[in-house]
Amino acid sequence: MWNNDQKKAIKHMEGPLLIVAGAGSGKTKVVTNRIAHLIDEGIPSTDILGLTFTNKAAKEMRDRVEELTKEDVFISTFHSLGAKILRESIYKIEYKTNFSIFDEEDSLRLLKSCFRSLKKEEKYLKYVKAKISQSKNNLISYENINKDSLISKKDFIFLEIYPFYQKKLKECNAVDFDDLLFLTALLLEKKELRETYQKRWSFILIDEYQDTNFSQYTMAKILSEKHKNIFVVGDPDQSIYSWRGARYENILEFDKDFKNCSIIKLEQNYRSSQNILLASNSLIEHNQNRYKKNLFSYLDEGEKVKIFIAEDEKLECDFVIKKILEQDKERAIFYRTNAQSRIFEDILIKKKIPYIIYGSISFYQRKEIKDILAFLNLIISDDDFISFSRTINLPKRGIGKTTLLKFLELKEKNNLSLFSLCQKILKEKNLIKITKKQKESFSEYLSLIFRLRDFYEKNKHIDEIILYFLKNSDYLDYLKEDPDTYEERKENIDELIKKAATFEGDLYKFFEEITLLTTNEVSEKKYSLKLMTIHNSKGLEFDEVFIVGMDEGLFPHENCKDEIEEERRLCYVGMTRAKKKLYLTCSLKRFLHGKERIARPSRFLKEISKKYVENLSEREIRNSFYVEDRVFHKTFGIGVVKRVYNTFYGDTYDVFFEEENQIRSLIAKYAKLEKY
DNA sequence: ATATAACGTCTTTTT
DNA sequence: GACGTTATAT
Ligand SMILES: Nc1ncnc2c1ncn2[C@@H]1O[C@H](COP(=O)(O)OP(=O)(O)OP(=O)(O)O)[C@@H](O)[C@H]1O
Repeated sequence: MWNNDQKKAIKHMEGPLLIVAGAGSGKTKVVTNRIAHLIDEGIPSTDILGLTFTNKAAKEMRDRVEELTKEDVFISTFHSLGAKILRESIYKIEYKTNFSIFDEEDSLRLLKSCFRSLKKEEKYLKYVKAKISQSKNNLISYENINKDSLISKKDFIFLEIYPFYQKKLKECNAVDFDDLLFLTALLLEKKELRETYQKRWSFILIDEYQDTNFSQYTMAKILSEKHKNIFVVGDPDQSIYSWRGARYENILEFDKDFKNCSIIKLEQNYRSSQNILLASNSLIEHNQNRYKKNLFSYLDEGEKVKIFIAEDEKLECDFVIKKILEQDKERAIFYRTNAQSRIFEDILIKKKIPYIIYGSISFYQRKEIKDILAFLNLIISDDDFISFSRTINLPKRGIGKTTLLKFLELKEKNNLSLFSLCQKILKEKNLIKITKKQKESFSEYLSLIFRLRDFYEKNKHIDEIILYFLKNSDYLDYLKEDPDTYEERKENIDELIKKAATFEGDLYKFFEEITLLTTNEVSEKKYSLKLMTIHNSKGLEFDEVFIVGMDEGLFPHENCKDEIEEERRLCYVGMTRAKKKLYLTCSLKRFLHGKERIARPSRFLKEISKKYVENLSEREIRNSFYVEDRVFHKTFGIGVVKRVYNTFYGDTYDVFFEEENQIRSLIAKYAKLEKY
């Protein structure tokens, strides 16, 4: 059943191998089976390292390998691998090995407090955050920044904040997501460690290689430098993470890094019907910057790709739901942005159709969960300002921004740990200006933390610590203040307790797992309908796929105008997930910033070759104006489109201008008409 | 100095 | 339509 190229890849033993292959050609399947083959050939499973980009992909591969071989192979994300290496060796760069991992929210809070401490304008927060992340992804530490190119005001702020932020992270005994790669790569550059880890895994396999960024690339390169048994698979057309530093060039330059590598191409698609595959190919061919591929399928022709142009969002949604109700199948709805899931959720709940959402806010990012974890974190950490500032005012104790800032300044001056300072404040009088009430509740808070610590000394069962916390604090009462959400939050807390009760490992491990695990497999039951962003759909496949919200401006997204090819790749990824049926929908009106606005079909709909498409709506697939659209022209004023037709010059409109009371013919390319 | 209510603002995508 | 910021009351 394998084709020859697949066979060659699976049987490959030593030396570097690159597989470049299109969607649905069996890349992931080949990686999995090659691992099984290595084990069959007598390679110890502990010598093998498999790397993926999402926890879900890692778990899936682990499960499939276990099915095939009954062995437990270390398959993880780059980030989890980083966490593992850092736990063992981070002390070499003066961190403690029991560090905690800050998620996106925590690091943003910390960065914000850095801005406040250094009195910087917070409007640059986002810029600096991106800049720090970018630097770490490119393995540039704050000592090594090339200052010459940084001349703007926001860059000066970045220059000041980056080292400060890094120092504060260390003070909190924490690393952020980017550090998991950045610090790991730095560690691996140290000779003695490098040699240790190079011996640890003698066969390395990487899936979705087109999405490696520089730090991941460096990790992979160093780890396999000695034995050169590196096996990577990827598809440049599916590179969709350039915004977080991914370079698909890594795949094209693989043969430079690993001389004499073997290269295998897989060109047969085993997933999609002819129509779906050819439609997808016809779209991706619009990318200029790309190597041509010859991807084919022997599967049935199947149905044409269905395009539906709805008059408004509600009708778009109704269309999808109606199709879903027709029969029970393995289905998914994809969208460009998380916010788009809302309308669908509303209807699905109303119609009692079971569904599951991937991504967006994961279980562990919910407020109530993070609050409790922050309290627990204070048991084992003495200087985590983020957990402290998160919990100090829960429930409200009248300690806000200003007091916290003063607190921080005092801490800086006295060079004390957080809790030493707390005790000092309670003992000595006029250290800090606080009211009697504030002081009382502050003391209450501290005593809660110390009681938790005492309890932890005697009892390390995480579920029991949480129960003890709930019993001894007013946290639940605080949640009851919002009765609408209380029930749900309480249920989530119960879920957390359940998780804690069955968890094997200490509190540190518990935190690590929870921070790195963004998806909660808790609810992974047999839901046939799945909702997710297209980014989240990578690597998956479904019988029927709906890609919704295909409006110009939403997909391709307004903010990605200069990354149009990546948007197109994203669309390609989404389309190629479908096995049997593919629906692409858009709406002519869309709610944006609280107002309903006119929207137009995405250019991608137009770019797909008509041969493979069936339009289910009355409307033509056009991403310009329709008859009766109101438009604005800067000389002629406001008008109404009366006729749309094609001339030698392309799309042409007859527009009736109110002011002049006459019709003018305008050529789309030249007349700069705007929607009005 | 904090808590709350009203106001204005701008939305990508993830580990 | 969520979010953060600012004005106002406490
Ligand atoms: N030789 C084969 N015979 C039959 N089915 C196959 C064969 N190879 C792969 N497949 C099937 O094709 C589908 C796609 O495989 P897989 O997910 O591994 O592809 P992929 O290249 O990783 O896809 P993508 O890059 O689009 O995520 C799977 O359902 C797989 O079982």
